[in-house]
Amino acid sequence: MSRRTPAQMAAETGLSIDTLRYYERIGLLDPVRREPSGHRSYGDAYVRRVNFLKRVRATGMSIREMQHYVNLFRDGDGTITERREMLEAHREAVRAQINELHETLTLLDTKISGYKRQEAGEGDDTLILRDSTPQQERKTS
Amino acid sequence: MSRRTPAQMAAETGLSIDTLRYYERIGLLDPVRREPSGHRSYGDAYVRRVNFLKRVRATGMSIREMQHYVNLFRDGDGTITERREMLEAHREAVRAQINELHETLTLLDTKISGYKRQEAGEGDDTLILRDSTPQQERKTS
DNA sequence: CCTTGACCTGGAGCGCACTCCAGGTTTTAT
DNA sequence: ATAAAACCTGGAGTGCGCTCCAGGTCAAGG
Repeated sequence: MSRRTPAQMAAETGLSIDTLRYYERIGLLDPVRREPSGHRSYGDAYVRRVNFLKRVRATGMSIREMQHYVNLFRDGDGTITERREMLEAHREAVRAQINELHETLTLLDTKISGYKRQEAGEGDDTLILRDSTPQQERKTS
Repeated sequence: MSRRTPAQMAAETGLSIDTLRYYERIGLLDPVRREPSGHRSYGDAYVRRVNFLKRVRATGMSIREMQHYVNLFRDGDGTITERREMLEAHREAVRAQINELHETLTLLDTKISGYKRQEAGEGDDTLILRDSTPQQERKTS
């Protein structure tokens, strides 16, 4: 498929029609080609651009940074170095996020198995007089 | 250090004083102990709690979900299963994020090396007669 | 035709997660 | 004793990234 209506574009990219229009308004997408009626018609390049934007957005790049990048893009080959540097900076940010996520993963694993142990050990506790099991400190969240 | 002023707490946890107060207001932190003056005094348990909150927050859990979790916590042992399920759900979300980030990482690598090739290939297009001596790196031991 | 639904524009509104402010009290330093 | 710094409260304000709305045009089906 080469040309798409707004609804088709939305379905294909996962962005809402409103968001597509919003991205165009703020310059993340170039002005979209129109039918004689004035209705938008999106070409393949727009799908690729949107997919790229979605990726960097989903990994924490702000709209403002994306605008900067897209502006560099529009300014042509003289900006290639700066673009590369931007992507390298973002790559570092992504790596940092991955590290943070991995650490959180092990934290979650620890807590989950802690809870599992508690669930296993407490099959019959209502009304049981439990002798001096040392009171766990609360708030060990 | 066992008790901290708001400023110390902020320094230690990396959250601003305002955010700490905000977290208390919305119930993410229990009412903090006060000095006779009315000034807050944070104990160690608060540091641990804040560190936990920071982690899950930084990995995409919303304030509302954190409130839910903390409420379960306050409601005691009967909520352990639900808490475990929440953490398991979050763990899945974290795994999904890691996957997304890895994919983005390879995308960025691809684009970056594309740019590098372009930068290398275009050493002589703007009227510059540059003789291409590759820059030798000097080792300073 | 006529209805229904997709689309158009400019601008307002929203939820989130803080962040700041005014106006006051308490603590600390000189 | 006094000035400055730290803290208090309730509430307003902010920036982000959309999302929705009113009021209108355009197009496809019966």
